[in-house]
Amino acid sequence: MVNACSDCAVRDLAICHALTDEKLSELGRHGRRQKISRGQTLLWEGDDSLLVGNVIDGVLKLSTSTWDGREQTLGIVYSSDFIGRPFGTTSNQSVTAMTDAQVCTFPRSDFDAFARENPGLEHKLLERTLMDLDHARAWMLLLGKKSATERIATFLLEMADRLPTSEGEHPGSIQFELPFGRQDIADLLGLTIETVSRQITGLREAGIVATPGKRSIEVLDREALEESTGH
Amino acid sequence: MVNACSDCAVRDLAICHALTDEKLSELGRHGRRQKISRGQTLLWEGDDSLLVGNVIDGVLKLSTSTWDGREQTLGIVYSSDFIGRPFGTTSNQSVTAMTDAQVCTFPRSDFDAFARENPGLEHKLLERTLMDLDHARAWMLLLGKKSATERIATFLLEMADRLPTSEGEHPGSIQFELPFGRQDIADLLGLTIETVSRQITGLREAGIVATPGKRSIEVLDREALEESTGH
DNA sequence: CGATTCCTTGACTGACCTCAAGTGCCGTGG
DNA sequence: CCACGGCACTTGAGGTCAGTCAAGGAATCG
Repeated sequence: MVNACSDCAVRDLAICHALTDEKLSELGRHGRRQKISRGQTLLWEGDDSLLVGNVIDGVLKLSTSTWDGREQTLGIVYSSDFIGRPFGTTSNQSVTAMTDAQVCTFPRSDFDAFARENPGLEHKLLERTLMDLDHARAWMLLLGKKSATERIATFLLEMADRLPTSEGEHPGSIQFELPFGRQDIADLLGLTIETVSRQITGLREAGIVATPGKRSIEVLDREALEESTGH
Repeated sequence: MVNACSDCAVRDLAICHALTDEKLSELGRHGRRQKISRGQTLLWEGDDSLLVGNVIDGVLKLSTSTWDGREQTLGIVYSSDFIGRPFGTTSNQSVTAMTDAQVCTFPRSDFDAFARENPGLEHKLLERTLMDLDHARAWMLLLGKKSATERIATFLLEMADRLPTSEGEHPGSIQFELPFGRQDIADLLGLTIETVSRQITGLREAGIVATPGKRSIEVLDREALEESTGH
């Protein structure tokens, strides 16, 4: 059998990039590829942290909720991102697939031990965690102080930067396909589905975006959108 | 001159704990002790990340704001906590002293280089960053989905756990002194000062807390407070 | 004893939520 | 080809929680 890691799709993007081929195959022996289908939850909030890993393909969300079911999305993870809570006993967030996805998981204890012996890997993980923290804190400003319009504008611009885009129908515009529906957007922005819908309608009526499909967004006036972010 | 680090008040609590005395004095040569007075800002949001360090004493806040001045507090740092953004070129948050404080700072580039050669230090930093991330994400739920009452209850319980407490006047109650005022609480919870004031009044009228002084809180009914957190 | 600063309280407003109905899209099956 | 149902999104009407604006206390300090 060929070493599954050496020809991994995210070999050079995930934290594994820090490892030599030799070390990589050592780590690989603890790993396991898993397919997750849309809607399926890989890790549950509050459970013991038994699993960590890399996203190979697909889009997943991190989320947490109140006792009465109000849900807040904490982050979106894409291919090559790291998931799970290393060096800790419990997981504080659920990880759920928003599209069909593929992940590469390790028992946490194995990963922890391996990471401690491979400073390069820990360093990659540290850099990634620092970026996640920056992002989470930027989102705190959004959730704490921004208006509904500002939240939507911030969200759309982030999506424009992170998702694959194509040219839109109108000259100079860009277009992309959201990997999730209105309810997901609402959970991410701390709004309700109706408010999200109304805000997008508002941006459409203002000529700032167009919505050629239910989940597709065409940014007609990026500058106006940037001015609407509030930051 | 005595090595300033070896008898540092946070020697065994800050990330420096990972270092041998020898390594510590090596790092110490790059460090500089600084006094910061209440209200003074050590790092500004958007500036180049030139400085990182440890808090020796005092309470500081991390914050960010919108173009029109709405401010969101992103975190509170206490003695032995780490501040600044290593391994990155810009700082995304301001660091401001809420009480008179003392910090020990390093030029970021020096610290980065030193950390890369000392995996134990990087590991400590990683664990700390992971905890900060957990905390930031817990706060996202608060900011995105919790009511004003729930936010105040969550806040007071966190303070009860992190601040030095004493026995209250009433039997079985605990008491502590907040290191900051109502406006600071409002900025932290994504509320206004008036709402904070009204909520605390509400808790007092419900017999859940007492307020023996402007900034002191006595928790009379911890259980009721916990039931009010929403999580 | 002003003057300042911080906290509290009150009356009103408004942004977003809630509840409810309506619309468009798409796949299925007659 | 069209009828149907299901689902996600949109739209509307009304309510509510927290924000805004304004005034009034209480503590602190020269």
